[in-house]
Amino acid sequence: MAQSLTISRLAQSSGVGIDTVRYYERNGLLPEPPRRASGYRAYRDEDVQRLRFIRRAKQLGFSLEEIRGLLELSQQNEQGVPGVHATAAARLAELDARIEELERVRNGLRQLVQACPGHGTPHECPILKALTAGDTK
Amino acid sequence: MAQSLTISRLAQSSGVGIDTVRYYERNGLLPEPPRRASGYRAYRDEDVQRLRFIRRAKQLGFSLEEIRGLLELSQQNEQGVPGVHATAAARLAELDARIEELERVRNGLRQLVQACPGHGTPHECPILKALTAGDTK
DNA sequence: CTTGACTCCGGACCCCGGTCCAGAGCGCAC
DNA sequence: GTGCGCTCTGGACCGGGGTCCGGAGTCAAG
Repeated sequence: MAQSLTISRLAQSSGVGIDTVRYYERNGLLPEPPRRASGYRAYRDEDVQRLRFIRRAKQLGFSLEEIRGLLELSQQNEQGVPGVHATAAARLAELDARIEELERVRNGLRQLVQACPGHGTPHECPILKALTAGDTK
Repeated sequence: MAQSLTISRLAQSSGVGIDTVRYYERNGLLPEPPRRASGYRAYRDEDVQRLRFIRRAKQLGFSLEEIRGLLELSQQNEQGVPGVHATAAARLAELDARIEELERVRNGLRQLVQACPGHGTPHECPILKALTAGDTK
């Protein structure tokens, strides 16, 4: 049944904004849809699928650039799968690195917060002392 | 005796760019320095300290906004320390939340990467299957 | 046939933390 | 005194991922 959707219905059923749909189109994540006589974009159900794909990939931390790649790869049979795996593995590695980095920072900060009693003079505050320390560079 | 530094010497000895120094000034992180007759900014050693403070705070993940607050607090004796502690604790909490979020994402992605053999048809690829799944919203 | 909701388009604007630019004016060594 | 390099200023631009705007055209219910 659903033969063609307006942009607002597409946006609504895939959980993004209208402007975002057009933005994705401009950026090659969504193909240019056929138009009605009026110029209105006419979408089909597979476009909903595609937008959901994008949404899920974003949740997994892929950039729009990467997602564009994944979408292309997903349409090349067999040839595409190794690329998908590689993209995901690369993203995973970045994520690991990012988490490790944040953990280092967090641990440093936690030390300071725990060491600081929350009162007293600035000179006794371990947080300020750490920020004011003399060396570096 | 270092009496006054040009902006490039300040930038150099504190490890940031010249444009960044002016940017910080515009944004209230660095006080407006006195000027020579020529209009050149004349910095003192304490400005180097202040820039280093900013640099270290950035490394701990504070935003420039937060750093501005920390700098102000660090100059209010006693009254300031509770605020510093609170700012740091808030930052720590955000960091914890951010790390937890990234770990969730990473674990999900890792499952998928491990489950995908890296070859075969798109329909068998767990990564693509996860992205294409039917529900949501 | 009118009215209100929808759509079209190009372009501006948002956040953040800078970075770069042009044109004009200094500072200093030779 | 000349030349090179430094500094001044306001403003434009970067990236990422959108979001918003205004004016004009369209669709459909009543």
